[in-house]
Amino acid sequence: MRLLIVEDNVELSRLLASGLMAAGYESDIVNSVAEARDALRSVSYAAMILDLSLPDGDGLSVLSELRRKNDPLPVLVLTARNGLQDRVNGLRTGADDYLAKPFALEELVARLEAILRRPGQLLGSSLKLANLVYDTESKQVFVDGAPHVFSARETSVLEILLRRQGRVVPKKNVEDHIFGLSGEVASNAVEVYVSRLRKLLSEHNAKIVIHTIRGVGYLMAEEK
Amino acid sequence: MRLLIVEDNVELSRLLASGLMAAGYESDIVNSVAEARDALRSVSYAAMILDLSLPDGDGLSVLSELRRKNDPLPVLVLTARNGLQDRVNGLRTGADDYLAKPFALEELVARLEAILRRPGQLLGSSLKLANLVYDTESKQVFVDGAPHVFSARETSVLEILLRRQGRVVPKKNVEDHIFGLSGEVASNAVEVYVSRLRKLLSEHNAKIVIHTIRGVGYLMAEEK
DNA sequence: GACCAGCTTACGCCAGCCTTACATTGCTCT
DNA sequence: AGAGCAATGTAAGGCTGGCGTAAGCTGGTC
Repeated sequence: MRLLIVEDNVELSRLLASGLMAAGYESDIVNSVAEARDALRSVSYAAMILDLSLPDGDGLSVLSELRRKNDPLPVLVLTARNGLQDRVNGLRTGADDYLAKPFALEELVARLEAILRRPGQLLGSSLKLANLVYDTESKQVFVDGAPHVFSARETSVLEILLRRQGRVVPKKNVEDHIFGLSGEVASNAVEVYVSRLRKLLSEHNAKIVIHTIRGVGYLMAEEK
Repeated sequence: MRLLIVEDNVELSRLLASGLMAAGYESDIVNSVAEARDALRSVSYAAMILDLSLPDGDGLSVLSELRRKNDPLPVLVLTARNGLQDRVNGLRTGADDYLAKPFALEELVARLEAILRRPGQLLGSSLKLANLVYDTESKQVFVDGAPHVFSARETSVLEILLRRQGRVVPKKNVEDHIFGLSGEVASNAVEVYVSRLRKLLSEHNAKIVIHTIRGVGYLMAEEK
């Protein structure tokens, strides 16, 4: 699952990213309002962690822009301001939660996961399809109850296809989900991972097929 | 919108209910774990405000029961305990937010609305006709809820006719929509794709017909 | 019945996709 | 540190199915 961290303090953002990685999340870091806008336009994130004081403007403007577009992206606001009015403003603008600095990394992770667990269900309940169960917390795959561990990339592809099972997932979305902002990929990596995932699923007798929709993307469904 | 307040302090619960009514929400008040369970079983609420210390048990048990049943009901936990560990526990159990007493009514409303704001948007903008739904984002077609995948060209024709259902679409418009500006087509491609689309729609039992208007174009409508 | 617009089927071509192989990187265990 | 190993991204070659074209057919119109 990929997050966007908007924070101009380099030290803090690195700390966040590494803490979140330990908790099993990938993240992209940007340092300004402008970069945040770009990132949000090009990649689909599971959530955003947003600092309010940024060099080129107020983080809340990014948030209010999102909400004006009816984008339900979970947003956790991070700030030094901790007045009641600040908190109320943040939440009214559409923040899903509000955390004042300084904070414990543990609490940030807990609050983040609480956000992700809400309707929209990015986290929490496991995902199921046919005889396969994928636990979103431990990132473990079970086929007929037997546990398997796939590599990070394979899991990532499985997850996004599983979340949108029965629906077509554009190839570009898969690519963004796997690689985020970290340099565009100059190869057929997505195809390779889909291929590897197909092989894995079949080896483990999962009753699942990944259909290819030429020129569009992929569709995961139960094998009939 | 109706809320469930689970709180044994009568004074506080009344205060909450009146404050929420002022903000435009109806609410039911219950005082115990047992009553909460009954209420949840018989009524469908928009959200629950849950106090943890109740006369007959821990409010968290109500919450964990809900989540075990994959019920995504938004829950705002309310409590006097405010240790980091308490908050983390509450959020991990599946609370959407956690508010420590004492709190300002204004903040509770703001947090509640932050929780309620997210739409469970499963599909992008979609076009409908008879028993067919077309999702413009994933470019997927559903007939009686069953997903189908058409090729790029077929989808393209379907989309323009669907967007102007009930109206005649000049053949030239269809051609432009399919091929854009990229060089004119020196054949009867439009006719070919309309033909293929008709075949597909009928194969999938879509209750839709494409009428031909000689010398003009096509008209898509519900089959009577 | 002659004409004409549109319908349908067949077919070769090629972009897009699949798969395999391989070099590189980063991690683990000794 | 170094060996061993797994995972990752790239490249290359083969394959497939969607594509546009053309040709023969249908049915409505004058």
